[in-house]
Amino acid sequence: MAPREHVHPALHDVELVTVLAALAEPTRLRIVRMLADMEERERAWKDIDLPIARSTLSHHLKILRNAGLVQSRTEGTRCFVSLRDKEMEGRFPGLLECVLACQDSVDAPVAKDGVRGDRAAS
Amino acid sequence: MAPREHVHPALHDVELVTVLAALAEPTRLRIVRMLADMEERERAWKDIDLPIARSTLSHHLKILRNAGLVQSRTEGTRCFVSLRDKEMEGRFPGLLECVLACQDSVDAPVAKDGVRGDRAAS
DNA sequence: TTCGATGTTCGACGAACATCGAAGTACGAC
DNA sequence: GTCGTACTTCGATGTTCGTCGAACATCGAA
Repeated sequence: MAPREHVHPALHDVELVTVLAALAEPTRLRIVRMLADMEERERAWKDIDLPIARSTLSHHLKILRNAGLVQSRTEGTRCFVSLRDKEMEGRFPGLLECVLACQDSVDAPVAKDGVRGDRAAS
Repeated sequence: MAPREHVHPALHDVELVTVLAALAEPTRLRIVRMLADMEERERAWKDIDLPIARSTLSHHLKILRNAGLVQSRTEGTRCFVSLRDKEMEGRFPGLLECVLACQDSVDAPVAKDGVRGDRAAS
């Protein structure tokens, strides 16, 4: 089904646990990182190249969409995916930002300390 | 089995996905919040009062421990749980802080169940 | 030593999840 | 119209997860 238009939740309806669960899966986290690491901030569905079936990709994107993390724009039969980072920043300040900043593995070079100082929750 | 001593992972061995998965469960997130909302930063196992079986609580604490989020100290047959927030800040800067800061939104005031808002566009 | 209290581990269960291929639907092109 | 492309949904399958009660291990006290 080439979707007419996807449904995107209002961010204030999205719960924190939903977002965390969406991010807590390697493939999905990879998709989010991929979307964040682009200048264009928009990626053609077709060009999302991962070693999974297309139906599986569709499934993961739906979960990310329901978590408010990504949005899909339809153009003809194609669709383009992008991060809702600005809105996420409004709803869960700092969350996406620091998840993306976190180097996932031991081999990663240590980021300069004091990266985060912008938010005061103390 | 009252454990002699618990095993805690070195934080640089902990992956981001593990932490997110640990936090992506209501009960566990509640435990983490509970631990964060204390002055003493340490809670007696016995005093963790949740509507779940003790074996389930033990299970959740193990997951939180493996994710590097909490640590358990043994004193005789009792044990005390506390957050590893300082270390987490070093490993995943800002993460725990902003997860704790995030209001889980609509359900914040009263926890009377039944309020499931799927609808958007309020 | 025996007993009681405290947590942990062990099955076991149903629910939820990740995955796939196949079928379906919408659109553009011909 | 028919055909092909693009994505989604369906159905099936195997795995992981949250939950419980029961059994177990460890310690302090009687």
